Amino acid sequence: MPTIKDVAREAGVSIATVSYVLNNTGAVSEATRQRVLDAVNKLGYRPSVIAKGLQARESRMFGYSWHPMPPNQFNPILEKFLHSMAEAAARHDYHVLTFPCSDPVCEVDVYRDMVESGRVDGFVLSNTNLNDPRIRYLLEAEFPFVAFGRSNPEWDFPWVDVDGADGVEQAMNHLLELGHRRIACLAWPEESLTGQYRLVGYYRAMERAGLTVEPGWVIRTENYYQDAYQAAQAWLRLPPETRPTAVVALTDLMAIGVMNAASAAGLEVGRDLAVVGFDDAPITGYLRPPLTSLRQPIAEVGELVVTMLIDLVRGEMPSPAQVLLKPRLIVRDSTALSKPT
Amino acid sequence: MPTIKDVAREAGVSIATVSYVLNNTGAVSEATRQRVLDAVNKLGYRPSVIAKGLQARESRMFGYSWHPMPPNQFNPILEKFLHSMAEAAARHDYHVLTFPCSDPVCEVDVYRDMVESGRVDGFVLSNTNLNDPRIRYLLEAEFPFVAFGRSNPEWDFPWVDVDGADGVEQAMNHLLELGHRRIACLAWPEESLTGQYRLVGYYRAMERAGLTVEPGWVIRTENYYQDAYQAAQAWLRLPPETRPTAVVALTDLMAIGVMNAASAAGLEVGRDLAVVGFDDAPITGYLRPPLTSLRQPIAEVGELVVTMLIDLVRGEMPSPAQVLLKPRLIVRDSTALSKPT
DNA sequence: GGTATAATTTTAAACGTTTAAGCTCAAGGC
DNA sequence: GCCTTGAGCTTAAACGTTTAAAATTATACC
Repeated sequence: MPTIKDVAREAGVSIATVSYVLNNTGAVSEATRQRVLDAVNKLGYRPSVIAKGLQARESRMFGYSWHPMPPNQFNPILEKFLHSMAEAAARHDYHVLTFPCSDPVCEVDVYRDMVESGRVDGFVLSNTNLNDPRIRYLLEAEFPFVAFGRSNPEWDFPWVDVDGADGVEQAMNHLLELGHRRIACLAWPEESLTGQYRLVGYYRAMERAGLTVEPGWVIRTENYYQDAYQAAQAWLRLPPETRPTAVVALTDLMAIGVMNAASAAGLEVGRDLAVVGFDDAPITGYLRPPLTSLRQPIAEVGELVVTMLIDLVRGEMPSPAQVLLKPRLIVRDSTALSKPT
Repeated sequence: MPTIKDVAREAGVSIATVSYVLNNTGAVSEATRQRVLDAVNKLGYRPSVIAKGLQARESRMFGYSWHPMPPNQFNPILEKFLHSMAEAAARHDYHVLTFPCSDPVCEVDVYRDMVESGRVDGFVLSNTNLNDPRIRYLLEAEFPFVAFGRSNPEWDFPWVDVDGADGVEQAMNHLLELGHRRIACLAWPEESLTGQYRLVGYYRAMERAGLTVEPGWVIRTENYYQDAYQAAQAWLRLPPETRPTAVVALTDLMAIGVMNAASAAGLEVGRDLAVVGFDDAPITGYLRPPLTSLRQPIAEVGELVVTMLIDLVRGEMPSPAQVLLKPRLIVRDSTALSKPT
């Protein structure tokens, strides 16, 4: 691998001149400039990003970590998110470092390691929650990061999030327009901030429609198929006058559990029971019936998060520092054909 | 951020001594050693990986790139693969850099960039094919890489692959044991090496069972739902004596297309038509009926690929340099209940 | 006590960049 | 002709490590 010294020798100039030419800094005569450029081409020289990094005290890398899904669960956003981040980063000569984080106990230690060893210049966080220890640490360390997701309101940090409340409200309005009045919601445990936001949309829509939420309509479970399946069974056991005709589930996986439970109970999903999911996983369109779901603008989130982070490492607060994007309801047969009674 | 100089000053020694202590190289008295360690702790010092990298002429990063899936297709392996790679890498103080590669035309340029700028010490390739330009370039540049997947037989390079032929053969044997005799295969275009390997398993099993492959039983399509759907329709139009009672599809997505087409035609998948997929995507267990599929040992592949790459960057050829792992057939109701007639 | 040897520590160069500061020289003004 | 100016270029230090080689100190042996 040729170094800047080789280029300098080849062009008959000092290494400083080569550097000035390559960075378009400093005054260099056109003749010298050409000689340097020719030498660069002849030798196929590329500056070492490591050496540049040492000099500039930066790594030009952003760290991103995620919790692996339990078996039999899919991560509907990872691929798109990673790809859009990597693309946006590459446009500014940054790269994305993916690091593992299996054990939540030592999670912060892993982040600290990255920070203190200078591995990365910033982080992208996802799957944030209230009192997120990573955010607490990074804020305290004053280390640049942007989160996909919100956290404690009293913490001031840059984030991008998808408006779950608005999304669920869109789904609810769609169901209400179809004539549904008894609508259930399959939610997440109270600890989940994202789950809380989404649930807000449910309550808001019900209230606006002047409907009361009957006991049992909101069931909170973990994001497991089996839990969703059982929740649906519980709804189907309700007396006809309070039995839901539609369900909004906070994930596609949970929606699938509901669909399968309903089918197994002899109902025709889409006609007898409307179901809405969340995430619009690639699979949703191929389910029977195809599942209405809320699509998050993941590519946009990835792009935004990275451009904001680039602002941040340059020392400027991104503006706006908090961005709330709207999901889009993709209507399919799991709701479109429903006829509530 | 404290540097080695700060530690040296704090401990009252030279920076060389600090380095010797930290790397357990060179002879240092126990007393000095303790003083250095105390200083390290007191200051919270962590060596800069960039500076180390410059000195050692290495980045301790491995590059990995993948082609994003078209919309409505899922990548069943990315998450696990990335995670197992990152874990294995981290155990040896390496990290995984994910970089984007949207445009296949300039794909090699992106790899070359990474190589020449010293961004990475090696690559993990996936989705390899015959005459893969990346492999051609990396071999010529003598740059370390390990592939998940095979390529031209005359190219000698380290790879790990999942034995698709064996996998399909497992599926076929399972179907044959159930009594199926008219078995179709939904394959990939001829250009796909992986597709070819998998198809070999089909022909091998048919031959071993003494069955002739009727015209029309093997259909090659791209990995699209719609193509699979239409292929299934074509099979169902065949006269009863050659109409397949079972289908092996080369991906879960294609299997889903077949299942849905069969259902739409009034058949009960699992009873009237057995279907097998490939990849065992997380969704398979939740389909109706749950889909029998071939599970690739992705975590093992990721781990292996990285440990082999680490051997390689150390200058040793990994041994063995080519590893063929067997997939595992996960039997579910899409075949288990079939009663061929 | 002096010397050879071993143990410990330091010095200094190197890795490949950037960049502040200094040097050289031609041009222009007086 | 001398001084100033500025363009063009070089020198050298710095970034934070590692490590060969030199220097120092301690130990052992006679």
